[in-house]
Amino acid sequence: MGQQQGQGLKPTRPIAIQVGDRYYDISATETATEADAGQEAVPVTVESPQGLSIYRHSASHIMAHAVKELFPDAKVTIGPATEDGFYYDFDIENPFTPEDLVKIEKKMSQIIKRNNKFVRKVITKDEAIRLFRDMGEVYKVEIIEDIEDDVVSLYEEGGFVDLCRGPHVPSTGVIAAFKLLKTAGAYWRGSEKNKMLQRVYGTAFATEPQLKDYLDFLEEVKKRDHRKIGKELDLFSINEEIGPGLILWHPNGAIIRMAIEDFWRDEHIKANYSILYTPHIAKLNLWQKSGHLDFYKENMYTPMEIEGADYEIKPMNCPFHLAIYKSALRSYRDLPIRYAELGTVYRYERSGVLHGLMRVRGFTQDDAHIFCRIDQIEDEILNVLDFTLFVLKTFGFEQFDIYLSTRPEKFVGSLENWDISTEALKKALTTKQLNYEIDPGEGVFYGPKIDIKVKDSLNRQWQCSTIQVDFNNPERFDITYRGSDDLSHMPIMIHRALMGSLERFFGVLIEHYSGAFPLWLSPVQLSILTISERHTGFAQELVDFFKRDGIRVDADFGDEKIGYKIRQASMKKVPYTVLIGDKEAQTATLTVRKRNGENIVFNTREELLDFLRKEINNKL
RNA sequence: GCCGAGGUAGCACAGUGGUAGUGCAGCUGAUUCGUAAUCAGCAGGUCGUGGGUUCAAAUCCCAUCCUCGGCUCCA
Repeated sequence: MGQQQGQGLKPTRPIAIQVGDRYYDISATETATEADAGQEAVPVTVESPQGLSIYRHSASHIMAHAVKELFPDAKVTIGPATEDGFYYDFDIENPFTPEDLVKIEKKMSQIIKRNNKFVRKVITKDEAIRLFRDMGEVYKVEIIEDIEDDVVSLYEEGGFVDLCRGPHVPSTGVIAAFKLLKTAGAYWRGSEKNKMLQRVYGTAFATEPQLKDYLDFLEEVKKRDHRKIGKELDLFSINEEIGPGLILWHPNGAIIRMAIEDFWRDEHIKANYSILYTPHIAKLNLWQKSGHLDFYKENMYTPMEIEGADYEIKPMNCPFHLAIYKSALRSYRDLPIRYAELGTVYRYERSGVLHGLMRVRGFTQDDAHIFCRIDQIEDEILNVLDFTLFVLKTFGFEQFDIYLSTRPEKFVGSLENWDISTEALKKALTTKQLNYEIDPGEGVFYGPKIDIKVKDSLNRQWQCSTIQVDFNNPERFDITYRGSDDLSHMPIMIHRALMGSLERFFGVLIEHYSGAFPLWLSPVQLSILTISERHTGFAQELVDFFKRDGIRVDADFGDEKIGYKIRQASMKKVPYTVLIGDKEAQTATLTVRKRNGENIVFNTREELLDFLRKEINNKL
């Protein structure tokens, strides 16, 4: 439950000011004018993203204050605003319990009621170090020591002093709606080498209804959890005896996977890819050659010995595709060569990070490697982009966030090639009129890449597709083609995955559709239900009719009432249900109940079949 | 891996030292019914696993496996 407190605030009331691209306390006009002489101070309200972030940061201070009042031994560390709330990390002997969370929340409400003013103070570094050392706040001392300025700022509110850059809302009473969400362990400065701190997550909004909307959203996320729906619809399971992070695809999940794979294969063949199959293990030396043993070792399993040679279960498909490329002499006329494989790979993921279908240890990539000349790279990228968006749109994703990652500090390949291919990626994105963000220096060491994240029906981002240029593997495997000049040249290699991993993509689909898959993916497409026993014969005839044409039909001729059968079909999220009673047996007319309860009438069974076929073929 | 919370029937959960329970699902029988749950009966569990404490352990202790929330947001 959200806490009701404080005086609240009018949405239009400023909580801070902005001068240029800097933010200041509302009270600190002098500071602002000093630093940014001549520029106008613009009021910032909680309506703006920056305003909300300031507001939440203030809430995190109030939380730290509450914790210090309740647990004087706790040492404070950092407490930033996050994308959808805030957190604060504490070094404390006993981790917080859920009851502690309630206590902290109550204490925060009291502090908010007190409406203490946030007061900014600037002191020298030395003074600050002394101050926090005397308070026993060793983490703050450590932070101050790393600060380069000679002076640091403090914020005080009702006797609670914290090192903070600010700005803050004018007073604690401004916080109108907040809620503490969960506790978690978190390493000091995010490093496992450091001490484990106790983190408290919370969120704050300008108004109670906004907070409620957010909490409702969290509920909806829970309802759509692919692990929950996966169980309800009997799609997949993970079995302790088999191993964590290893997916068992049940019949219902497998049928969906087959539909996805069939679509994938058909479209790849249309797009001039060659489909490959490669083994699941290979000699360890292969991974030495590919460099995976050097830079990917922590994700690889320990090798197994077969007749004196070490073999390794594959974490990647590329070396196999390279081997197939190398199996013959290639001419410039052969390029581009496009190899695609639904390749199952196994990667070690630490037990704590495994998560349903989203983070697993064995998964199937919809992998492809394109070998081309440098002058073909732009066209290829263009094709891949088109192809990717087509595939993603087919699965009902309409919105994408695209990121271009450029050359990192450590890299292989020539500067020239980096420049040409980075430009090619950019140009392809521009040609397609796609908005993208540049992640400078975030490319993989072997080449620049484009990542495409889809937005699902809850507006959450999921990384699926990736398109990566690779200068490393062609060199390591010494692949070549014979040019028109009769000389040997090295082709460029492009890795790409559209869905990423089938497991993960399936998980995203489950949550995106909330288990109500479109017809072409639904495990059961048509459910035929009888009103009473005497309709069984006619109903069976219909079942056979639709099955003959490849429709996935489910029948319930049991002696339950029709309401019960409809409920069963509804809960399984079957797209279409046909009820068979006297009316149908006599007139040939079929009334079809859609998932949303609407009815559609068909004059003949052929008409219904035609309707279903169309919807399946159009993948709607 | 680390911190915390969990693991009880196919599923969802209750049970904190004294004979393992509820609902749904399953099975059997009755019912033959028109748009989200018909009624009754029956069956189902070495309480994650291994060890320990105790007259007695789902319950307390230790170990271990698995699941869940986090561990990138830097005053």
